Amino acid sequence: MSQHRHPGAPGRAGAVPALPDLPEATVARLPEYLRALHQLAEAGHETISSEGLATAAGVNSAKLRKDLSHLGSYGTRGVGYDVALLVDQIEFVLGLTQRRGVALVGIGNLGHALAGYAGFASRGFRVAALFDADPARVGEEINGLIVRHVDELPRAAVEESIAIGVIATPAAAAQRVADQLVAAGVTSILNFAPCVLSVPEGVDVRKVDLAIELQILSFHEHRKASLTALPATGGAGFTALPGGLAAPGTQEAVGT
Amino acid sequence: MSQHRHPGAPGRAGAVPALPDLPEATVARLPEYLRALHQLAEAGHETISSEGLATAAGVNSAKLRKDLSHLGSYGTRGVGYDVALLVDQIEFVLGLTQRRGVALVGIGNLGHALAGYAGFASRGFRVAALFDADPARVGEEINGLIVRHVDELPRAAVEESIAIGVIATPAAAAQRVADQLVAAGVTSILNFAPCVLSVPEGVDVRKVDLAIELQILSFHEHRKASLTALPATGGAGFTALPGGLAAPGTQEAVGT
DNA sequence: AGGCGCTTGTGAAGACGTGCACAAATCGCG
DNA sequence: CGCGATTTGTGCACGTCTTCACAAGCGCCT
Repeated sequence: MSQHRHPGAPGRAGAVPALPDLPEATVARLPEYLRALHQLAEAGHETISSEGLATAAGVNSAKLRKDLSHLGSYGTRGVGYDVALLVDQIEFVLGLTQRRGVALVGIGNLGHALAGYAGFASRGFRVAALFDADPARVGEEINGLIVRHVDELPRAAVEESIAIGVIATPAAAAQRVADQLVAAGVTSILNFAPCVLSVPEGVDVRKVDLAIELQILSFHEHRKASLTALPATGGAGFTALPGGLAAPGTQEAVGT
Repeated sequence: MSQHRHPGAPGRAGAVPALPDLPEATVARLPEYLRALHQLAEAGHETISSEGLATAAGVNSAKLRKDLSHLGSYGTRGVGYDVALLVDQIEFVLGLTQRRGVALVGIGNLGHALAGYAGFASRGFRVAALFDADPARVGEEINGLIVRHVDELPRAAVEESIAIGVIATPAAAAQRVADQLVAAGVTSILNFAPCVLSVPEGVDVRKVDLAIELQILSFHEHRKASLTALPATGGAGFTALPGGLAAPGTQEAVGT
């Protein structure tokens, strides 16, 4: 399956550890494992079992083991995983050993918040440039960065070696911005605008739509309501009431 | 995922469009179809083919037809789907016929932006209350709403009949807020804090982690880089360069 | 050294999601 | 009225993801 690194020196110095191509589902979970590992490391754990890490990451332990097995064998039977080692390994696989530069386009309501979001900096990214098409916003300083006009994007992208672009514009402007990003050499885009982007092959797009998340929750609310309405003999079956605090059950993740 | 799987699906009372239990993957796409439909309606279309709608929503037409077939048969062969009818149908299934109240907890950087995000109001939701634990922020007015102290959550939740809570606090506070939301009767939570929440059965949680999205993109960047480094005989590697604008290819969605 | 308990890594089976390809249904037109 | 063009709805095969269950490996204790 995977070409195990030689057990002797885990230092991956030598041969380029050609990335195994991981299942997408696994890739999507690795960041969650990484977050959990950092948290565990801070709590003083030097090793952690798959069970413990799975709990911290909110997944099933078998799934976690299979995910990690795709990266190679970095656990010790009878003991667990070395936290520090695993952190390094996952960060390497995710390409976080270099701090990637991110360009943020659209400094409106949301863009403002993203520009100031500390979570990016603390998790491997550097917000390197801010852009907006509105001259009224150009020149504003946020977090030590000056908002530049979007036409300067190509130049700035090269100067700052930007590989990832974040689109936080209104939907109407998003496709144009995407084209500009691609033209400037950006090959990964995170799109917050509620619209479909068309990009050339080789460019990756991920979309985050806040309203969609709420709508999915709304569906489940609707279903829950219609379920408690029918089988429960009482009419307006309102079950939820205070009383006790969250008897911590297992996380009930909705969808993926 | 949802463990509510009644095998025999007790014959649901006939004619009423009682909710069929849709596959989660379908539920996650319905909002996207809805957005595309609104866009098409605005453009004047009265009917739309599966092919057209699929393109507008960025999916494959067979998948779209199968998704819609789960809601019942609302298309006409040889013609397509009636846009207005389909909008109504999807809005009903998603439970958007009633405008759901949303409580937003954590009025920091991100919370501020969410409180002012027009997309919520325009897509079926009403941000009904804002909360924060920091007394310094209590009293601030955003978009016509006053920030209240989080301790008032139970009372406000009932008054405003809140069913959905949005957590935009730091990770350290998120679990406590989730407990408070649950205690106040909230049964759906959208969590922006980078941590795992533990909630009782019957409460649905969806998570949005902005840094994770970037990390997934980073992985693909890393992989693309390591691929063009190895096999490319001669500089076949770097395709992307200015000159031409994005030859619009198909959307290359990464993961889900 | 040997045995015992614990934990990883993985084969196999099942659930789920996707996409093709085509029969069935509908409309418009001659 | 019949025919052809069009488009839906779906059976089927395939690939991906999840989960179980267990052998193999490791450390510790006696």
